[in-house]
Amino acid sequence: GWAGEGPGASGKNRHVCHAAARLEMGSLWEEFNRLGTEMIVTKAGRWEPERPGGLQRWGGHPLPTPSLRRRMFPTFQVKLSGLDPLADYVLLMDFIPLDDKRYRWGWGNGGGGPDLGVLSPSLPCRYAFHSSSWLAAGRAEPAAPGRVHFHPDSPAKGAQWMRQIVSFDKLKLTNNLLDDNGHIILNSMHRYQPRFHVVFVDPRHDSERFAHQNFKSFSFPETQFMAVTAYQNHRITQLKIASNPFAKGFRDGDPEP
Amino acid sequence: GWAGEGPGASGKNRHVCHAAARLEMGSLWEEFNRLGTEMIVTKAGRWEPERPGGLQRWGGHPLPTPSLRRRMFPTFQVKLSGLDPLADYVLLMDFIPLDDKRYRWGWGNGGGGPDLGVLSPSLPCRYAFHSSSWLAAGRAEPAAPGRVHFHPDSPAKGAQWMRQIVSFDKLKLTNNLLDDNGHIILNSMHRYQPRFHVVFVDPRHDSERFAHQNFKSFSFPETQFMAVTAYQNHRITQLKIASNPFAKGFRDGDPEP
DNA sequence: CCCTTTTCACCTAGGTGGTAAGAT
DNA sequence: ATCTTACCACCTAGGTGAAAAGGG
Repeated sequence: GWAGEGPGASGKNRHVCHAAARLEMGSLWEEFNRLGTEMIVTKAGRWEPERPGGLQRWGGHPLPTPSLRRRMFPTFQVKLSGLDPLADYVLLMDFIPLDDKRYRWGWGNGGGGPDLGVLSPSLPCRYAFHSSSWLAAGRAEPAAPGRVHFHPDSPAKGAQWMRQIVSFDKLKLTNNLLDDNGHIILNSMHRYQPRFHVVFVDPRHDSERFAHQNFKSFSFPETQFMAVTAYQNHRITQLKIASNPFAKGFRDGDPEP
Repeated sequence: GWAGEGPGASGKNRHVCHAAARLEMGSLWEEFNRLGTEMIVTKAGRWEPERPGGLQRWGGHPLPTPSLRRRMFPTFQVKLSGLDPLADYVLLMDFIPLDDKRYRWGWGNGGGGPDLGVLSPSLPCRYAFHSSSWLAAGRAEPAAPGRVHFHPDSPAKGAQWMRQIVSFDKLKLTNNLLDDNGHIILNSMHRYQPRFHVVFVDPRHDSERFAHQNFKSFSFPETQFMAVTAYQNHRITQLKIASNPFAKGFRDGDPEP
């Protein structure tokens, strides 16, 4: 549903104070969230394929460093309303740690010693599969550089943003702290909350003075996830295979189309 | 090389008067031009594939009407210089008829009557293959609606445009007069000259008054072509197959990589 | 007859999780 | 023992000309 109000809309510029965002594919997000959403993060770029004659550009663009870094699935996409059709806006996303813990997936006690892992109070015990579950396993790694992802159509008029669903399908995740492709850097085995920001492009000369009034932020709790380098919860794997068209090769039968 | 000056740079706004454009892949364009470049134009959209559950959007964007309409090959791409790095520019292309004739590909005289076809004076006789060649065959069809193609990154700063090669690889050609996808409409069997325009986005309130000063146009003669629905000159077909990566499936041996 | 449209196999390009090997 | 990486088969998505079919 429509949701996500930032910390009080008071004092906001009139160009953003009525902005609203509805999360798309909400039921799919909730289905994942009930199991404990996991998102793959990877480090390596795609192995540079053999280029005839050492060709490094094609179609006029430098060949993008082919990247195996992963998209999010489900894709974060919203339907916007309440923008000024004629004003310019920038849309962007960032990711904030949900807590200061790192996690592990297991049985709680791997061997002889006392069980140091505990289910985080913020993690419902349903985030489990058979006898395995997510267990807190110490303090979080130092936060990775807090990158943001600008929607590639930014800036654009409010009318353009409201015309159709806005999709962040170009957003990619990595665990490479030295990533130089502008991707979002996350720590594996840590939990994150995606955030979405609508920023009014203020044409006033001293617009910096009003920066705090010119944006509005949205947070959808059902989109929180655990960053992993390989899926841990087998139910998550199966739901990804069932719902992501690119994973169709791993489907067995012909259930719900 | 650097080329294409419009009709006199005098009276141009200082933001465009020093603009210069170098055609990329010039030797490939010239190789095609020596044979008489042909570009495919098509009418139909791609047959709408079966969508599970009637899905009409994916990744948040409405599924683009899948289109079989064809790109240009070679791709029109230029390297820009002389722009104001901090000013905004719009880049666009259009296509102007090279003459008022329609053409046919053949032997000049198909049967008993007198040969009405003549090689156009503007068509070098080398635009021929074996005994076939391009022959003028009457007056041109009424010109199709004169559409323009805006580079999708428009508008952007001069610095952005000059940073790397600007490619019009998204540009598509059609012979469908009723096309509603914004593609470039051309008449088959007619000759065209692509034009490239750099437009300074004038921030002045009464910028319309200066519209004629705020753009600069470039025309590269080696990019002229005949619009066709199927290739006529077999040498053109072979050069397309040899140089377009998407046609690799039709290559025979392993010549010049 | 000449031109156009449709359909097809074969590519490029790149997004999936599986799997086995590697790292700590 | 647990987490990470590299490589793979198998998909989606769509850009090619060939060849056959259609149309005036």
